Amino acid sequence: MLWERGYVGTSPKAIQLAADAGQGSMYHHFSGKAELARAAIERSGAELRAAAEEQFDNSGTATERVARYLERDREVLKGCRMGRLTADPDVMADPVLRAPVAETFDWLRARLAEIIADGKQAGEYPAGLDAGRTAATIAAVLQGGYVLARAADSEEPFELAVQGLIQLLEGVVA
Amino acid sequence: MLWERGYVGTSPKAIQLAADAGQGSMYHHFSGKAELARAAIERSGAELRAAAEEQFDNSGTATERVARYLERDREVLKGCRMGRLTADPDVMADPVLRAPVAETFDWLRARLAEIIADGKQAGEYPAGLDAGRTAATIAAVLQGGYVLARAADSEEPFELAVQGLIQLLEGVVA
DNA sequence: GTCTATAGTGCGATAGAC
DNA sequence: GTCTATCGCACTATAGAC
Repeated sequence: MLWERGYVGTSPKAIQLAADAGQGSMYHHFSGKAELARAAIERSGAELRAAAEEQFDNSGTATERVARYLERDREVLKGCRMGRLTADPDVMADPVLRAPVAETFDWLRARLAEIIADGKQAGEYPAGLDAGRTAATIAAVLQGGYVLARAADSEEPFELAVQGLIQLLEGVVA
Repeated sequence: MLWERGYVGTSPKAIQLAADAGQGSMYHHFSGKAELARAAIERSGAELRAAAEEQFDNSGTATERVARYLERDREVLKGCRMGRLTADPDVMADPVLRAPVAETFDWLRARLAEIIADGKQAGEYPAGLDAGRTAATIAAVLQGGYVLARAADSEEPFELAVQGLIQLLEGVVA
């Protein structure tokens, strides 16, 4: 529900209905809306890391590994569960809610940087290519692709952006 | 206010306070919240195009023109006025509100594609580089850069992503 | 064209019985 | 642990006087 409607747009009442739980029941287990969101965000973060790690296995070239991650089946038009939260001022204002979002993206960029470094070591990319910068670019293309796709109400811009990035990565082959 | 709090998070009442206008006064000129948002979104779209066009002048190489656009002064941590709206389900669900968002990004991608095509013609990029794909990648890096920066509460990931993209564009020089 | 008053709804949370 | 009742508030909009 956070994914579709965001923090502001999701009410505890709606959560109770969806979970078929009573008012008192929910407030017995969670102190309130923020606590509910914290649990959901942390769980989403863990799931996203696990899903990414599946595509990051060591088979193939670095570009292939990145492409496999970017091109895996995604519900593009629904946007990114984590990225979406950065638009929510109430989430960004609360350190407890923002922390798992920050950590997820930090982890992703670090993981992508490792893959780029692998590619450099294998001679796939020139030694001058900055792994940290390139990793940030890859993560940004993914997040931005979601934004463009939602704006257009079409998956096409997402796919174009991903293909364009892959073409650039292939083009810098040492 | 749409920029900071989004559509759901912005109340007509708050707009009246900020504009120092009365309740009746506002409803006399605008039919309601959606109409108010439509006016604001369309104006933002026009402003963003004008601002982009300033950096898109013909001086320099294609990469320089793209870099000038990406590196211009931006309030990175506030996010993109247009991109932010794609996270708002009420905006995306209303064709009247979504249309100016879609048009702004369509225009941007088309304009960037022209610049890439110029670069190909000038021999700056290989003939095989797809202008439409590359344009989508550039727009995505910009939007995704905002997302990463807000998640980290730091402009650094935005700058890394932009620099990484520029490095890739320089790397594919024909 | 602008004002004040008010409607009707849903929000997030608490109280206290069972 | 779960229930129902209720609180106080903000939301979006309308009504009707001036």
